[in-house]
Amino acid sequence: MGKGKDKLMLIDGNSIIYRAFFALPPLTNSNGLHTNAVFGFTTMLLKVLEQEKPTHILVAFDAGKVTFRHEGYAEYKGGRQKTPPELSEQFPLLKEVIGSFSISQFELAGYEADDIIGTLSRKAEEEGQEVVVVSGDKDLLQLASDKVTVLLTRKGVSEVEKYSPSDVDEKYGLKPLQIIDLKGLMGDPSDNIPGVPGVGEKTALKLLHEYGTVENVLDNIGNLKGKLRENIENNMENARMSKQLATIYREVPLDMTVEDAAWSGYDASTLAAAFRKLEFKSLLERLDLHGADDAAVEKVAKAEYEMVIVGSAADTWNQLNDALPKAEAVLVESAGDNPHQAEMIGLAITAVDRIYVLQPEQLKASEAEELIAWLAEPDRPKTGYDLHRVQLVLSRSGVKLCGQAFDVQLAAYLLDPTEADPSLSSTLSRYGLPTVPSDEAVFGKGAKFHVPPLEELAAHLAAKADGIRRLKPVLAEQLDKLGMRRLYYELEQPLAIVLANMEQQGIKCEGAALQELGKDFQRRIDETMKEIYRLAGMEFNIGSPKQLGEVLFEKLGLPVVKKNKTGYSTDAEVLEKLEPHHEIVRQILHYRQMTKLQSTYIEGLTKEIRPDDGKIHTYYRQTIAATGRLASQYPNLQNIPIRMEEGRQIRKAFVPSEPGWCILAADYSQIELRVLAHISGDERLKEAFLQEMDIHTKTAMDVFGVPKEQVDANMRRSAKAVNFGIVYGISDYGLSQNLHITRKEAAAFIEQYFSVFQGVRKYMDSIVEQARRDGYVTTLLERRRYLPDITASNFNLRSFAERTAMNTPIQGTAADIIKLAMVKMDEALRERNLQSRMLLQVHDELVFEVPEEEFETMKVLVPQVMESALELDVPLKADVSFGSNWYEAK
DNA sequence: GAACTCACG
DNA sequence: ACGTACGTGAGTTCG
Repeated sequence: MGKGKDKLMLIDGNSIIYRAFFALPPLTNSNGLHTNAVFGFTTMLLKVLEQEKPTHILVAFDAGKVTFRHEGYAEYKGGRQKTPPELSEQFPLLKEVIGSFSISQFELAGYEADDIIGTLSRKAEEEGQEVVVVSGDKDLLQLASDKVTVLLTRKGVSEVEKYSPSDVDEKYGLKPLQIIDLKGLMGDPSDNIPGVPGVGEKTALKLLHEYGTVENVLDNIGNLKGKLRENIENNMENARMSKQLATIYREVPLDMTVEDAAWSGYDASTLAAAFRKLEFKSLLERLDLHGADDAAVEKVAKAEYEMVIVGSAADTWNQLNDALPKAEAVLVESAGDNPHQAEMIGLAITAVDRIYVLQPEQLKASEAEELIAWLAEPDRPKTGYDLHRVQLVLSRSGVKLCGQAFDVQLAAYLLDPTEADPSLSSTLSRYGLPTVPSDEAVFGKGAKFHVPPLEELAAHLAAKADGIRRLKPVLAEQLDKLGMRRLYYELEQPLAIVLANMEQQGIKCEGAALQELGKDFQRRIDETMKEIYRLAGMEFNIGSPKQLGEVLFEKLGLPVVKKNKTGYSTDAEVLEKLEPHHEIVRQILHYRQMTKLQSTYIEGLTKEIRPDDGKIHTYYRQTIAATGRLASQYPNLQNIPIRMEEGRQIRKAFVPSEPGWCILAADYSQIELRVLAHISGDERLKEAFLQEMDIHTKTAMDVFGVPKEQVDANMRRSAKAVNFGIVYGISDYGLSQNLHITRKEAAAFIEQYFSVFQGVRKYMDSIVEQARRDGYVTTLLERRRYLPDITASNFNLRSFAERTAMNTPIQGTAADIIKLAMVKMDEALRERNLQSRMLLQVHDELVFEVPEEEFETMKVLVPQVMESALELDVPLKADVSFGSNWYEAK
């Protein structure tokens, strides 16, 4: 080292491989060797190499079982689960891969990777060199300084977050060294560091913001009170020791220097051999593009295509038109979140080794005729990214899109519906393909959004189109491999087109009806507001939870039921408990209800009525929900009020768009419990549906062991709550909250339920076990959701994952079924040449507008299609109703 | 932009 | 011992 631009990267090998192991689904090569952790580590490594471009690099590992920390505390890291063999066997592989990168690695008996990193970073820092530390463990934040940056992995290992001292301050309000004190107070169950019982992160931070260090907390123990003081007093020694255990030792006797970690890049052929051995195909492909130039680690893919800006030279239109028969990927870039409004920025079309880029105005040119015909031709298959959106954006320029054959966004969603960053740029890097700059980097975001000059814009669009083209075979192969071929090609891809058509059709909404209702709401808001001010004896902002809390709990002295991060909680659950104490509470509940209706629905929906057609055009997001459900945006038409009569009135504004037509609504009856009956195979539950019984009454009869006549309203209500709980992934705590009973009573209910519905219990146990074994759960149609937290040591994370394992196959299969019904319904309407239109989906309900002469047909057809969408061991049931508006269709 | 609250299935 | 029911979108307040 010595030159100013040198940069030392220190990687916490154990921490990263451990994280990678648990974050990635099990992965084996053809020899049955587990490789997921090595794969995760390697992708992370490639990412940080590219991002940071270090000149020196070293991976540190823990060595041996006993370290100097055990001298003072024999239980250190005790009670920790043994490293799973599937992970142990990957350590030698990883070390080989690191060797193939020509990267130094180091371990020293008696010390942990942390300590080696701490020592080397100190040495480098003393020489004034820049250091980057990479780990998954936030303890390492204690090393942050003006020379040392810490990169912590997020979301498994696929992303890293940079921490300078000011970032540490921003996140925790602490100086880097105080991270040690934090751990001293909190402890760390995974390392068996005790800390102080009852003190979690929040309490620890509060104490440290006040007192700064563990020692100072202990010195000022007199200022504390209650249980907290008692806990700390009884654990003073634990706190001191825990702090010591968490302190990284920065004076390890190393016989190596920073210069020994010098790195000048890897040899591509050596690395390729290692990847080939491990069968890292996607990484191999990425590597090949780096070519023979072994110094250039991060070189972006050498363009393998020629970019043609259409219109830039005389014959470019001819070139494009001649290339159309071989065109493959189409990219349409647009600005704005709402695709019904987004402005087109540009287009790119790939054809063999050329990529044609066009500006939106050029679609109006006479030469564009062939391109427009190609876009509209169903027999010309197109690959794209978010073709649903592309279809909407193009259609607003009068251009029709057909032949949607493959959508990389949709495919990537099916492969991992929980991926946080679905952008093309991120998807490319996830699948080990040459990356493209992020849209944010090119366009900026928020107020800084701008369209760059043509050359730059065209280069970006071409790169993205190229990325789409490269992703297609990779994703298509994955879909095949994971058994999602049919789910993709027969359900999701056709559905995307159905959705776009529904959205373009829109639903008519009477602005005048909303305004009338709004006047009524406003009157009641004004009255209630006055009454609240009178009862409070002052005027304040009722909409501010902070001010409301002060009035209720300080001025009026009502009992505090629940607190949240920022102070008193004032949510509906709290207010309902406070209702008997003061008249003001009822008024506040009413005020909340009315203002919600006024702002979200009256005002919100009014803004979304398009003046040209008097309709609302929502946008269904097909790639958002982790379970496979749709989500509705701009506006959300899946949460229009129905439970309370006042809000339900809103539905009167939703009317047919043609005179003499009516609204038809059809909803699945108890679809989730029917799905549960099917997948669990529980005989009692199946029987209940075969007998067409009221399911909650039937549950009450079975759980309470009484005949039908003896089931009272209360018993039915309890049974209903238990049924909900079952679908959500039951916990005694959740049920007790819902029914306002004790946890014990809730647990007894659940036990009673399971003793009757033994098949359901078996299913719940086996699905959780399956999730642990495979790392994911699936729906009937093989939709998949990974649950990395299912093996977490953190109770909360693990419990959440377990409930999710129980719920996702149920909610997801229900989503599969209604999606199937939608695709079939669309076909049925076409086949029969019906004029009726499918307008909305609300998870278990479909809404249509129907001309009078089709009433009778639709009344039969809709439930028939819905009920036969998928054959289960129990019948599916759909109820239909008609009305002159959505309110009447009930 | 995060936190809180609340509308729906 | 831990402290949440599952899945969403959107409006308001406030730092």
